[in-house]
Amino acid sequence: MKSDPSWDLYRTFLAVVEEGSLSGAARRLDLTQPTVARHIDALESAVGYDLFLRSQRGLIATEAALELKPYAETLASTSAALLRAASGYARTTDGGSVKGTVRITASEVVGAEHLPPILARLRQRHPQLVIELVLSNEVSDLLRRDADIAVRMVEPAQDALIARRLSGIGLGLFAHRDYLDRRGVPASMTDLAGHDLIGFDRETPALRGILRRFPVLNRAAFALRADSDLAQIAAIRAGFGIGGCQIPVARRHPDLVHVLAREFELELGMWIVMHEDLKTSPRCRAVFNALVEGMDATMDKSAAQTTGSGTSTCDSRSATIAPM
Amino acid sequence: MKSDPSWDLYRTFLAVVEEGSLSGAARRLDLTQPTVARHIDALESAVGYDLFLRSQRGLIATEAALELKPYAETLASTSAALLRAASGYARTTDGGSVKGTVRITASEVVGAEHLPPILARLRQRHPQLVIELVLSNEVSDLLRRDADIAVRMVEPAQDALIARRLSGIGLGLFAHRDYLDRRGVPASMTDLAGHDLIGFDRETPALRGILRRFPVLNRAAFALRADSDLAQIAAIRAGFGIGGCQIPVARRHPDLVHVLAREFELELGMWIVMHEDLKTSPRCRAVFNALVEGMDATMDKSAAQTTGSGTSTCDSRSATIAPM
DNA sequence: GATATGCTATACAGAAATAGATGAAGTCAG
DNA sequence: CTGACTTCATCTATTTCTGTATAGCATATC
Repeated sequence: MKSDPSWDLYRTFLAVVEEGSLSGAARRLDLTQPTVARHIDALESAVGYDLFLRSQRGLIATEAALELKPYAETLASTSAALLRAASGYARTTDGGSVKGTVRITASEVVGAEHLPPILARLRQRHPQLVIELVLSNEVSDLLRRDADIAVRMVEPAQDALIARRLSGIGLGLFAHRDYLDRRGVPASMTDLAGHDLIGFDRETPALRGILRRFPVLNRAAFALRADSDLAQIAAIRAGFGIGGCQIPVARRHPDLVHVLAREFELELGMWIVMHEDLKTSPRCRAVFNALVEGMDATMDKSAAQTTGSGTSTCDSRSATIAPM
Repeated sequence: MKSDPSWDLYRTFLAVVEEGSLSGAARRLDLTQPTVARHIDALESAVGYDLFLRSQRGLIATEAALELKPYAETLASTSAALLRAASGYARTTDGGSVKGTVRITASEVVGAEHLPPILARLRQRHPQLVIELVLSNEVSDLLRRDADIAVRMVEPAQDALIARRLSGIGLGLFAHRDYLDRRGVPASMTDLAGHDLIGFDRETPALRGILRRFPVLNRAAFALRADSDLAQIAAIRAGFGIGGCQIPVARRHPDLVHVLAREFELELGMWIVMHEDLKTSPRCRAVFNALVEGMDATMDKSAAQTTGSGTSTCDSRSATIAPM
């Protein structure tokens, strides 16, 4: 029985596909260019055909190579996750059991506005805990171990995930006081047509639902289009115009005014999600619980400020994880 | 930046955990025992602590090592899947595009009774196609690439899977003619209490539903308990007693008699499931379509024999895959 | 109690992979 | 057109890793 190719070849392969050259891959992997070339040669002879078209400008992946790329990506995610998991067991000097690395993914707004104080407190309590924070509005794949824990605005559909629903987060339209002084306060949704609107660039499935409820907010009406929610908020604060913003976030900026509060009302769900396998991991449990409590407190506080309702619904799809 | 450990270490690690010794892992991986020992040493120094307790009888994994094992398993599944995917692009001499390896998982009965003729025809049409068939009643993880295509009796709940529902398959109680001559034919479900029943050993979630509908068939009532469906069928054919069997399968054995056909009636759903990413792969599409058509034909034929109804419901949760 | 068999750990020679240096060829800016 | 830069391919010296052989130890068997 001929043995399989070395798994390291896959790592090199992925780097070459992504970098587009042997030299670039060598730099990334801290290898030399001839070594990378040998790895690719070995992989090609193992599969029996060419994976790249060589040129002087680099290597371009063939169709076959692109087909294999997702597998190599999974391998990379998984081995990174393995190392994170391993980091939780390092022998310790103080006896604290929450240590190692946890990778969290969240939306830009959540990661930039809500998480930092929560993570700061968490870190103070567990000085050996290392946090990796990935901000992206794309839903990353927990099953592929792209991250350990996710804070999401959509309900997770996959099995094998532990999800905990938090109280929803309100979305409203806001503008800077200066802008409204200058341009007037809109009295109805139709008034928005005469205003400078801040909105999205690329349409996502989540946005499509909002668009259906509020047709005024279509892409053509926007005076500023940005896919970065943080850029949108910054534009609102700069007095560019009227845009959507999470209510608790806007509340922190006293110059922002909530417009059409009754006419435009949306509540986004929020879930903390974790792979089921990780519930036995002390550090993941600690982070999970900290996120649940921290986000809940954030929501409650802002709910009390805005609507006066301090109740927090908190369902869990599977067994509750006892706080440590 | 210190570079990550070699991915090959993870492969060796998994082999050592599963084999329980350096020597055993070396045999499996076609390496030598000192090499395996060096790999483990390297991995342990990379993570910073011990992963195994050495003894004269072998190595036993620590708690930390067991935590890392699932990641290593995913790595192994994924790299095996990568190689299967790569096998589909081997340069060919005849120009046929359906070639390479496809891994199918199915239940014992389906794999042993229904699939072989379908696969035989498929192989005749595509001589360069290699089939790996894994028979197991446990639902293997398509997302983890344990297999490319699955024939299942439960509806897949996960996203990112293409599923196609086939007409259900009937389940009935059967016994050998000789047994019934000897012991009489039961006239009602309660009569079963006086018979030699063939049933399951370990209770699974799927069985629990059946048990709720037919409390007579509880575990204590069984004279023969076997988790292998094939063993159960063999026992029925040997005249041991009365047991459950898929109707189309029982129909092939003229000596088997359908008992309590009206009183005991069950229909199992059947799905052909594939990872969405594979729908662009010619060989996976070909196998998927062959399974859908083949199983549909099998069901229709038997349905015509048993109930006279030849209609086949065929829904697809996502876009239909055009036959090639 | 002696023997056989499994395991790990260690020492050393050889094989294999790697790094380094160089050459050739294409690309881009001036 | 020319020069600077980047790319891949090739050759050689060296480091690294692997395999072989051996020793030590515990357990099971007769």
